[in-house]
Amino acid sequence: MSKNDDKHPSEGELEILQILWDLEPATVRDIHDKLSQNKEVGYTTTLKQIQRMLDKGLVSRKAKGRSHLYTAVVKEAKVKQSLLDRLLNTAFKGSAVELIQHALGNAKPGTEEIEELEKLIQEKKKKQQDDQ
Amino acid sequence: MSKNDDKHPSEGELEILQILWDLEPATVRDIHDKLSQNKEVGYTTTLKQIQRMLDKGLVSRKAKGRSHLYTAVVKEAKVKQSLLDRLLNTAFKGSAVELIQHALGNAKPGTEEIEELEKLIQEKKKKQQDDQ
DNA sequence: ATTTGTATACGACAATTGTCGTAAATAAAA
DNA sequence: TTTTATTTACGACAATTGTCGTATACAAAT
Repeated sequence: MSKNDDKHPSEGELEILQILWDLEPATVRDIHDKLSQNKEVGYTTTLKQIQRMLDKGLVSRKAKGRSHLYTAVVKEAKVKQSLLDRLLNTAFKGSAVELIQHALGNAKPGTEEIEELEKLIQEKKKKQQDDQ
Repeated sequence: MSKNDDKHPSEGELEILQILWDLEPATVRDIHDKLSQNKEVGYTTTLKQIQRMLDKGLVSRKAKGRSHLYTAVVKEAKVKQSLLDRLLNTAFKGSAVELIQHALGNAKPGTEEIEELEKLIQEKKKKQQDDQ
């Protein structure tokens, strides 16, 4: 029933979504300023990108004086999950464990993070046993 | 010194690389047959895709009778790592742990897999402690 | 030798994406 | 009120990608 075969946001769109999830509701100016901290890009480029995202329904907006306030329509968790799933399937043949091994390969988690991971694994273990 | 800011393979290229890593060296026919198991696509489409990958240096080939045998130039681990890194940075702000939580969220690892993960975490823990 | 089947090479096209430039509207400042 | 700055709306363009169709070449079968 739920159509989750929506297309994935492009790289550039994702950058903007990232920012929106943090700042929303935000003006194009807000977004562009934030974006400019990381890379050089013209204001109209950002604007155009956002307008296209509006067309696609990735974001919505409401007027605010002479400008607009934008809000992400697509939800952060959903998008992340979907990107992750795609990577999982295209690159790791669906093996979450393999993906995790790679992800952990380079990472240097701190003590708390390691504890979180341990907790996570324990939960999985439990669930797995209950499933038997 | 090492230029790893090569562009990422596209979705379609990745599918082909996936197959190559399994079958190489393989002919276009081989690749196309495998590809066709998952989605409907014309032979010349696959051919063209592979030719473009040849141009870009993603694959190499050598003649084999009237046809060619293709081999992936880019290495599986490198590509996966690089895709993972991108996802990590664009979507998870570099937090491997957050990514893993998401990855594990849906997954239902079996007993052995869980054990593997536990082992992995233990290693990380150890390394982390040594680092102190 | 003629026909038939494969492979390759090319060219074309539409959609998407990232990138701007320009024009028009309007608010703010002078 | 004239100028200046800020926003938005559009349109344009090149590169990339996925998709084929056609043309050529050549080996295999008839």
